Amino acid sequence: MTAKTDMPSDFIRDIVAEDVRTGKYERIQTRFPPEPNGYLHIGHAKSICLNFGIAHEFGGICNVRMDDTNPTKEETEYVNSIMADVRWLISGWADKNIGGAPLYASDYFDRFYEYAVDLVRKCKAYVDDMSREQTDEYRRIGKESPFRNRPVEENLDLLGRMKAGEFADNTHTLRAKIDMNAPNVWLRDPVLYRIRHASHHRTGDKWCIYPMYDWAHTLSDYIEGITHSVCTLEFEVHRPLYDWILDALELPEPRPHQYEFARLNLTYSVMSKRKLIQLVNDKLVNGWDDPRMLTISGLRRRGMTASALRAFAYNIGITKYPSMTDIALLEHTVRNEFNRTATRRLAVLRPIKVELTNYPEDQVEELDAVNNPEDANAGTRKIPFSRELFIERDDFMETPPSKYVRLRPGGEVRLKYAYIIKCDEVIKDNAGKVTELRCSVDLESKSGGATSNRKVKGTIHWVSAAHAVDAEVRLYDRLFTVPEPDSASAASSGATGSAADFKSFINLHSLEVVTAKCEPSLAIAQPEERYQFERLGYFALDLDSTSEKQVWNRTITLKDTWAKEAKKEVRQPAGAIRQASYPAAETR
RNA sequence: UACCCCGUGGUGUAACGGUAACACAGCGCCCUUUGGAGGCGUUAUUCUUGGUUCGAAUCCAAGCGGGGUAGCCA
Repeated sequence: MTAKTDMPSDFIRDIVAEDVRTGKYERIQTRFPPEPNGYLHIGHAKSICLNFGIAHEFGGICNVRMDDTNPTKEETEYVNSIMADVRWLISGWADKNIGGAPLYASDYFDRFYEYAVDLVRKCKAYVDDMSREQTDEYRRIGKESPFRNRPVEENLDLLGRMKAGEFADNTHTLRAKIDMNAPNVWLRDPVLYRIRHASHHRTGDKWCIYPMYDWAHTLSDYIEGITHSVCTLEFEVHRPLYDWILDALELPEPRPHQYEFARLNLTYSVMSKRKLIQLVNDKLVNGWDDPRMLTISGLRRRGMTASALRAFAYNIGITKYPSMTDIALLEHTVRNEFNRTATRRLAVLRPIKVELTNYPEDQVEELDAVNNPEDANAGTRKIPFSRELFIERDDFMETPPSKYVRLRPGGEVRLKYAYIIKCDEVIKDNAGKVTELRCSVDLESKSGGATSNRKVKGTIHWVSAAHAVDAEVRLYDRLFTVPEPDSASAASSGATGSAADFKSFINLHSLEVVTAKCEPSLAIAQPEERYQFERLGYFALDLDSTSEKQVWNRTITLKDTWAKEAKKEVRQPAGAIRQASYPAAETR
């Protein structure tokens, strides 16, 4: 219900709306330009939702364009994953707004080169023979290259020979001729082309010179008729160069314009591609689509829906302030959607056996259970009830704290959709671990029964032992133990002198695997369905599931106010210093 | 260091010169056959100092703080 349904509004959409009002462009055209050198993450999702959102709201098109101008970094595998992620994210929302996809900057290499020749002819670019180091140094001190004033014909000749492969890597560059004393370093004769004798994932060995980002990106936008080129803040200082290129080439209007917004930062996570790839390569997670990763594929596998991700992107808004968003907002968005849509089922994660001593031995009852109390149309189902059950180990305590409302020795509890039971006997093994409970049933207390309205404090979930279906359940938790793994690592490495990095804050309990007891109707669950295991959380089938064995991922727990209460009780002893070990209970 | 951008409750955002609001998080109560959901209440905000104005979160200046850039990466 907190999901806003009105049109989003932010400073970029305001600009677009104004441009629409004044008729500046025939049609609004945006683009999402990933470099195919890694998987997309939730930060990209923010950008996708913005760019496709604008296209969708203003009747325009958003191109997905691979920014593949560096042959040494890019791979086709990434192109495929990127497209799969984009299509999944916009599916059922902006499917009609995607431009024939995917597009590739590399498809424009010929035109980029023609523009470069044109720029040279206009005396606005030159071939530089300086070394990398010299180029950097001269740029820092604002000194002009000795090759800056070569005649046009010589530049043309050298550029042609660069393209023909006459020179080795790093020996020559094509540079824009702008202003070596510009306060903005990106205007100090930036490099437009560099030599790379390397095979490109699409153009193969056709080229040995490759365009730099600014040249390729600006011209790609122009070629595609992009109107609003929206990127993140780090490109802000490139904007004057973006505009310079369009001006220098004297390209006719309408021209694209660049606007920048702040990238997404989330607590308890790292976002940069560089760090995500480390987690994968160091095997701290099981691949890019590990459900603990905030990659789009990881989130999808975990059970997140595209609509929830979109709602999240909407909720966080678009600004230029470099913010740190609380991961709780993401969690809230997911719970908010799933509470309304997820089908309820009973499952016991950590079973403990219960025998109902006064319940007939061979009797099986089929009890009615509602599929979704939030959705009157979801209907009901039957669940079997019998003498031997499983309940959650956490739902019994021998010596519970004061406010505990679940089962205790001599205490009563309601079995959801069934009877009130009383714990008469606790059976333990030699180690003192509770192995079984003997309980008596109030046989009149069933829904509709004589004492069905009897109030007991607690209601717990259960599964009939004889009918239970075993399934593997993967319980995920936050991947990091500290709110800001990046800053924390910086701080601690300074203090200890050791090279502690973000990886030292990995939550070692971020994955727990259990064998759960599930109610029988869960056996026919499908991968795209979302379930709430009552009182536990939201779960979705993992792609590791087989016809023999189901594997469930816990997408997110239910909110657990008892966990907070329990922690307060533990804190009671004054002065007890408990270095907050990662509070697993909080998210369990 | 230089240049650029940004500063609104704990967090994310809104207010577009005219009563500072919404969501998350927190806290309290009610309700509950999910300690879920829901309902009610509550805590808490315009970085500082000047200026312009009848009136400033909003415009201007300076300071302070934060972020970005200074690859032949994108």
